[in-house]
Amino acid sequence: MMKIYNTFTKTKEEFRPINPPNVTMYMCGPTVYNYFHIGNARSFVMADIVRRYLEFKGFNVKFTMNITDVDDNIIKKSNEEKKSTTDVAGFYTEAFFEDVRRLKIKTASVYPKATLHITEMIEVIRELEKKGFAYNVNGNVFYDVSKFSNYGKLSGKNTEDLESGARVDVNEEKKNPLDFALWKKAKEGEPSWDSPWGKGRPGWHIECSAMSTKHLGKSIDIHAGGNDLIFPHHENEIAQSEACFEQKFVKYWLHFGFLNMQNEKMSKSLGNFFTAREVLDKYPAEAIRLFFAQTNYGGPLNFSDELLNSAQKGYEKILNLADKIERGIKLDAKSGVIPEFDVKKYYSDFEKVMDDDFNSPQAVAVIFDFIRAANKIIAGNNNIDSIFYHGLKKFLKDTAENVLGIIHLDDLTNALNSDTDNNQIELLIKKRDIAKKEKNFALADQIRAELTNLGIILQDSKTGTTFKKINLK
RNA sequence: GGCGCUGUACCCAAGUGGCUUAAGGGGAAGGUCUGCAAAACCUUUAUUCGUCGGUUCGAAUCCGACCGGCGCCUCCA
Repeated sequence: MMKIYNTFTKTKEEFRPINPPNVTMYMCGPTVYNYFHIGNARSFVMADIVRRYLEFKGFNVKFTMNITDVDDNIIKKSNEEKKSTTDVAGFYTEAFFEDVRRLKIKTASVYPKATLHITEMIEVIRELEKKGFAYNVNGNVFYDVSKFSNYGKLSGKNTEDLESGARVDVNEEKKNPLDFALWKKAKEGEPSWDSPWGKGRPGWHIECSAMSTKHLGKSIDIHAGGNDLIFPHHENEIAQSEACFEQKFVKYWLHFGFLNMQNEKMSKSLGNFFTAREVLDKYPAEAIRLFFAQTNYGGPLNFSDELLNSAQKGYEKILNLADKIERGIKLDAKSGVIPEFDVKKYYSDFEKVMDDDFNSPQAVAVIFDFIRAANKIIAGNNNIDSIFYHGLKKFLKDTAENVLGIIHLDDLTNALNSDTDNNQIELLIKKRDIAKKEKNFALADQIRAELTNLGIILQDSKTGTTFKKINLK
């Protein structure tokens, strides 16, 4: 039985999708006015792990991530850079896809763009207006929060408290300070579209209601995003969708904790962030993903080089085993010994912990338990049959690679097999072996040092010398 | 002010009533192997879970108070 923590009910619930084996999942994506930062990356990666685990469980997941390509920040940026909003959005959309690819996040089923769904948004707003949930003031259309009785249920707020909060914007046109914009009247020089209320552009929240419905249906299984979207964004989405379509919008709400810098939320407005691409230039994606996966998705997580380095060491530990597995397979020893090894147990442990609200830290622990056990067997046996290595590889592929994305075995295979300089390395190793036999250790060490400088680490063992490459990306 | 999260070893972190006198990663120390390394393997590194009380046969886990850190209530993953 799979359990999932639902922000709406604040409890872990059994996961039962509306239409099994299909699962509909919507994740709030980027507003494309800048490169996304490593804190955003945490949410994207953890959503990716959730999606991949659902697929591991045999669900057919339709995963949608929106791209907000019209909003205040994009307009601001386009003015600053003296470019069109289309150019700004286009540029950062491409950058987004590039970073997602580098983070080895699986491509979504659809990436709907706000500007391509204006018609759908207008339809939802018209319906809301017809039903009395929206009002038009001089071309600005607002949602009337007082008409929606469940307002505040997701975020645990009540309208009285919110109204008494001093920080809500005072806007003369709104009936109530909590009301939010569905449609914004066009200002000079801003991108705009024709609508029943005149030229304008959509408010922020309406795109998710419209696009989620269009691509996934009126009721969806999972809606995910960062903690900071609970209020007001997701609250407003519920108000819009449920008022418009008169059915439950989302069955399970999933929210991700923040990535902190020295215990402070990393955010664009505070300026205390690193872009995902900066971090990807320093660490392999697998190490970054391992760093994220080692903590529960819902809580806070501090970011620092020290912590990333420690994750990278962990990743290298996985690589070391993977490397041995590749070599074992390459040797292809038939009719060698087949050691006792209960791979099934690791599968069931992995599944058990991931079933419990995607407990990736424990899943990682299972992987490392597996690694220790496998290493022990490899160290203790000569002439192991290649069938054993194939079993190990399959497990790592199914769990560490396909679900967590903390290793990519094919990259390793390719590096091992297709690199043209491998022959030269082998030649140097032979030279060094001869030097060692002649007790010419000075020469042997010199050869090793040269290779080390090239990122090639030699490993002597009873069966001969092997090498591995570091900084494999 | 309202709502919510959080405090576990040197660092990160899981565990939320008995299976745990606390997983996993990093770090550190000793050992096996080795010409020396590296990797791997073995051993050690929290009788203790912010503090003080309480409930219970039994608590890191439940309750209360207190202390500390953070977030949301305004754009933000």
